[in-house]
Amino acid sequence: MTLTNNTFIGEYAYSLDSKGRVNIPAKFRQALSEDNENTFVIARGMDPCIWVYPLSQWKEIETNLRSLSSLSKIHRTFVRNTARYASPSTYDKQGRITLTPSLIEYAGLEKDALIIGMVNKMEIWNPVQMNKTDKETIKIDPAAYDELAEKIIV
Amino acid sequence: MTLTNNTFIGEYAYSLDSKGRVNIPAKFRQALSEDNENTFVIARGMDPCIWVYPLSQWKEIETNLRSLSSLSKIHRTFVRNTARYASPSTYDKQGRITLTPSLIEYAGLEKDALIIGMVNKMEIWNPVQMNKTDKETIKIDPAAYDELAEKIIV
DNA sequence: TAAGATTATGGGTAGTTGTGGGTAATTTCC
DNA sequence: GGAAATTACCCACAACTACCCATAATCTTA
Repeated sequence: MTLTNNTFIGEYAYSLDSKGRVNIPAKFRQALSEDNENTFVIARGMDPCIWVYPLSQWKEIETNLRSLSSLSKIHRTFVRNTARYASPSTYDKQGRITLTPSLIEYAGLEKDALIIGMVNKMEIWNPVQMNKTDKETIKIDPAAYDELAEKIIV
Repeated sequence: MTLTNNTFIGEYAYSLDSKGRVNIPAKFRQALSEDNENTFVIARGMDPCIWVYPLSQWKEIETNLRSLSSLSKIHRTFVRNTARYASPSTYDKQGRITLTPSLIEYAGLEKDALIIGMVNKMEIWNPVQMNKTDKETIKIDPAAYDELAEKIIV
């Protein structure tokens, strides 16, 4: 069962092979609209993980990046950091994309890869790192979190 | 007799089979509007149970999640925690949905499954856990109910 | 009350999915 | 320009999942 186009939810445990390939969950592939041409854009996440965007979603981000003025130092830095490590990747007949060594290193990926649906994109984590980050989450301000939950959850 | 569309009330005792399937009460299935395509989305409940949304309800949550920017740490943590354990599940010819191992473990489900109508969604509980939670609930501060009284008329 | 329809539960099977490795095409570098 | 390395494409197999059918219990209706 596929939900809305280009929408990803759920968590999947896959493995990274010796060639730097990871499977994209079948459900996520099926959710991709035609105009993505079986292609994702992989980039550095804000957390130590890889962000994987459908091509069409990435194009929107590019448009938004264009609107940022290079006069602002923060803007320049942000655009640079975002664009710098991004790379398109088309999945093969078996549904796998190839990650770049730079991103593999950034996310600290080894054998295991945890793929998490983030609605408009997905994240690829080293499960060990994900655990560590999960534990830090407890430190998040509960009041702010509850407020969000009240707004979002039906 | 079916009440309003996508509205669930009542309690049902079912069983979880060896393949991780549970029956959705016939009344609940009949209450589903056509646009749900016989599909629910299962997710982690706030209590130790599984939340089961009609697809259309879940789509509203997704829309809300899309409005959050991953630049904010608390926002992306919230999106991750919400989307991560969610999974669409279409019921089969016999009216059963398949639960994910992760959610079965989270709710501590074994053989018995208690399905509870929660108006806009339903909950699946291990009956033992439900009992335990019931007892804790008695301790709720009466003042909290007084506060509620201002929001809802029963 | 009896026959028929619906519902809850169990299990079998064919098609899909994830993973490993092989080979040809392309790129890089001396 | 040619060798080495890298990348893209292909095939094969094992595990799993979605779909199908079967049966017993329950409810509906004439």
